[in-house]
Order: sequence, then C-alpha cells, then structure tokens
Amino acid sequence: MSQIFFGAPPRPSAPAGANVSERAQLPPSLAISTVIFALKPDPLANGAPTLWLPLVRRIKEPFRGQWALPGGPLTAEESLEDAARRNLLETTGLAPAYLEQLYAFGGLNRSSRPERGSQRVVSIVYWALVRATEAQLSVGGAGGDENVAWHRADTAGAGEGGLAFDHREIVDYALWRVRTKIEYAQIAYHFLGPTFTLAQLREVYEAVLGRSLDPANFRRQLKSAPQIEATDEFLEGGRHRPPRLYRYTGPLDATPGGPGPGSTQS
Amino acid sequence: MSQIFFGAPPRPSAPAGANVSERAQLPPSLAISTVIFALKPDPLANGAPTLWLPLVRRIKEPFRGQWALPGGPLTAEESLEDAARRNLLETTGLAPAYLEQLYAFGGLNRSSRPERGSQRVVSIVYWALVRATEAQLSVGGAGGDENVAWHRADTAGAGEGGLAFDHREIVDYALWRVRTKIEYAQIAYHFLGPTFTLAQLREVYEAVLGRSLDPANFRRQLKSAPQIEATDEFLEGGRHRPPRLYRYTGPLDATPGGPGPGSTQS
DNA sequence: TCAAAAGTGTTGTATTTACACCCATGG
DNA sequence: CCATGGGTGTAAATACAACACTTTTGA
Repeated sequence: MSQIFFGAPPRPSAPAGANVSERAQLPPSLAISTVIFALKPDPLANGAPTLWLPLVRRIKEPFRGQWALPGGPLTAEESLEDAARRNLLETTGLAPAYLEQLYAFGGLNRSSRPERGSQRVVSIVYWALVRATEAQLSVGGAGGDENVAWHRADTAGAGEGGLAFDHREIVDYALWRVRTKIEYAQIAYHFLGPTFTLAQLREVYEAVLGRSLDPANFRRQLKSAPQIEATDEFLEGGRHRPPRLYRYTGPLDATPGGPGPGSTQS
Repeated sequence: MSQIFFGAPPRPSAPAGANVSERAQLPPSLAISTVIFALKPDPLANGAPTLWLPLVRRIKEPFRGQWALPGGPLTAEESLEDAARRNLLETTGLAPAYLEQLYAFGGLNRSSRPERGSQRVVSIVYWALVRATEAQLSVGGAGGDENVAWHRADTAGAGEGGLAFDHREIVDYALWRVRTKIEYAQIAYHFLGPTFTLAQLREVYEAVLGRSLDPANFRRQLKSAPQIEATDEFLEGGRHRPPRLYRYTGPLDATPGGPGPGSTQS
C-alpha cells in the first residue's frame, strides 16, 4: 500500500488545566465504550459505501436525547476487552470479528456540562469492525430498538447539536485510526465475507481512504501478496464479465488480545 | 526512513478468561504508570548507547523487593497526562519533553500472585523520552534514592526473578512502540540537545533500531527534510575533522496532549 | 455488436541501497 | 603524512503511478 498523508490526526482539544469545579472527591470511575464501524451503502451518496457506526440515544441527563457511543461500566470480574464485547452484545447485539483498544480518555471536562456531584468518568474506548451483513440483522432491522441506530461516521450528530460528551472527538480519532491502519495492516478483510472479488476489496479501501484507486495497480499489489489466494469460483449474476473470487489466507490480524497492531506484514 | 520489519510486536499473553479468584467485588481502581526512556552509554557493551529506563523498588507486597515501573493512583482533579507528569516528578524527579499514552492494561491476572481481598487495578500506561543529561541529574546521582535506579530496557529484571506485575510485558510493548514510531515520527530529537551533529543523530537511530545505518544515505535523507537546519557552528574537541552542528526546527512532535501520533510528516 | 468491467503490459519517475571516492583535521 | 571520521557522487535495484490495451461477458 502506498504512503498517504491524511493530515494531522484529530486532536481532542484536551483542556488539561481547565477550570476545576467543586466536584466530588470521589475517585474517577471506569467505563468502556466502543466505536463499531461497518461499511454500508449511503443512499444520499449515490449508493457508494461509506463508514457507519451504531449509536444509542441517551435517555438520561446529561445529553438526554442525544446520540452516544455504546458503552457501560467495567465490572470487577472481566477484562477490558471482555467488557467491551459484553457491552456491545447487550446494547447492539453485535459480536465483532475485530476488536482493538483505541485510547483512554480521561480529561476533566469530558462532560462539558458538569453536573454538581457527578462523578468523573475515565473511558477506555475500543474500536471494532463488523461485516455489513451482520450489521443489518442486529440493529434497526425487524425488532430493532428505536434508541439504537446506524449513523454515518463522519457526520453523525451534525444537525442535532452534536454527539454526547466528547464522543465526536472519539469518533474522529477512531476514523483516523482505521484510515491509517488499513494502509499497513490486514484489516480490510473484516469488512468482507470469506470470499470476495478484487473489485469488492478495492471498494473497501476506496470507501475507507476516501479516494479512488487504480484497479490495475491495486490488482498487482495484491497478487504480489502471497496471502491472497485465487479460488476456482466466479461471481455470477453481474451485468458483465464475471470476476474471480479470492480468499484471504494470511493471519486474520485478528482481534489483538493485547496491545500491538496485530501483525504488521504488508 | 526505510521500512523495517521488527517482527511481531510483543503480545502480552492476555489471560482473558483465566481463573477467577474470589476477589472482592469492588470496582477496579485506576493507576497511572510510565515507561521513561533515555539513551545512555552501556559500559557492558563497548560504551555504545542503548535504551535505559528508571525503575523503583517495591517496598510492599506483592513483589516486594522487585523492580517496577514508576506509577501511582489517579487523583480526582487531574487529567491522565497530568497524573503521569506529577507522578514522574515525585518518584524520579524527571520532567520529560515527550509524553504519550501507551495503552491501558486491565487483565484480571496482572498481579499473578493475587492476594485475598486485594483490589483489581487497571493501569493506564504512558511512555516518555528524556535526554541523557537530564537523566543523570535526577536519579542515581548525588542524593539519589537507593530505591530508584536506571536499568537497561531490554534486560531489566532478568536475573532477579523479573519485573513486578506484568511490567516486563509493558516495557516490551513500549520498546516496540519507540522503535516503530522513530521510523515515521520526529521523536529522535527528544533524546538530544538543541544542536547536534548528524553522527549523534545517527547514533540515536542506530541505538533505538538496533542496527547500523549508512552514514552517507542517512545524511541525504535528513538534508531533504527541510526541518533540519545547518548552523554555523562546529563541534570542536574531537579527534578528527570537526563536524557541523545542526538544529531541528520543525514541530517538535511535542507531547501529544491527546490521542494521535503527533504530527506524521516525514 | 456494443458497453462495461475484468484483467494484462509498458513506461517514466521517485525512492532506496550499496559503495567508491574526496576533504579536513589532530596527532 | 597518515589514520579517521566528515562529507559528496553515482549507479543499480526496487517500488510506485499513470495509462494504453486486450479479454470476456450480458444485453
């Protein structure tokens, strides 16, 4: 993959030494949140796929009525990643194939409308990738919850006073992370099924990176990667010449159980 | 900088669903720790510079007598980064120019000798870079504390039953992070003073990367970077032709106040 | 037979790497 | 004047980007 400069990463404004309210002296509590990305066709953008994520509507103050990342407290008997998985399943019904820690957010003014007596919260945020097919089943489909819905990752909460807390900054940072990581790690396959055409794979890269790629050069780069294996099958039913289906055989760069970007081979 | 494959990053064994003791149901508490790197000449290795870090000896169980990363609890009125800075100053006397979040460690068995009734701890770990000159003054010098000492980053705790808790894994991950990050971000200058010779800068890269670099090509790469500015001064006192001193003028990739790898331009 | 996407070939340019070579200084 | 590190030149190898071109299918 080529080196692409995406500009400076979004930097939370990080009000480090900001005004300190007379908040309770309770120790900060811990919560887990997750940014879950899926690639879905955008009806407002010609049907081209873009990044979407599920959000939950807050039913309590602060930020009542606004959209927030799925999350919840960390219980005593589960690891951070387990907590992320459990909470994800409870709030959205999703079980992502890829899940990795993003960052720990612990600024003093994360709630920007600090209530008196409210406890300060440190959020350890994970990010996840799911396939569009899984995404359809769990949220917003039949039996879907009104308070859980998919939003476009880049514009979520735009016309509604923004997302709750500092969640807009968190999503921006997660977006920056997928975009840079897809360039050097094997994460694109988590958006796709076990077999796929090269055009589908290219669509994933184009959607995440936000620019078009040369089909010819893209094909060559993948053919030089030994982890891409051609199958004997072709995708029928298209309007034109049926493209060959491929399979990814390398390490699925799967779910880093700990720190580190999974495998890093190109 | 060239692309170098450092092998798979060190993966904490991440005992996710490991045996669960009848520990207290208290919510997990939060602590901050820091991995502080400095480049110091290693007497055992020909005087070649290597990465060192300060550790503190534990005076309480568990792991009494063993070496651990400097750290402490997070208080209610400070951000995560402020807590790291404060704790660093208190335990080692260091005020690093570069400080960035590394990872949040929250496995269930981090203390591998779980005491009954001991509370589970989630550690948010930062990593920092300091100059060798600062490093000398604060720890192990005159008036130095016996229970704070510098160790080689790669072998610390080797003959002494290892480091406390999961700190060996944490240090390995931090090492992996410096090594990969020095390839694309402007962090090498934090090991050096305001002016330096190209040979000194090359020594930094060689020490961190663990391999030798071609002086000619190294020079060219830096000259093509507009952020390296030649001064009128030369380093006198050497045994041979005095080398020119240079200055780094670009953004010091300084202390990311929030997530993101600081600036990413090459 | 035509449109459109699949798939191949070719070429110019930038980057990386290896290494030969000259320059300047202290001893 | 010579050993040593500072500093320059050059050419091969590799990787990247642009784009012309052929192939294969459905309609």
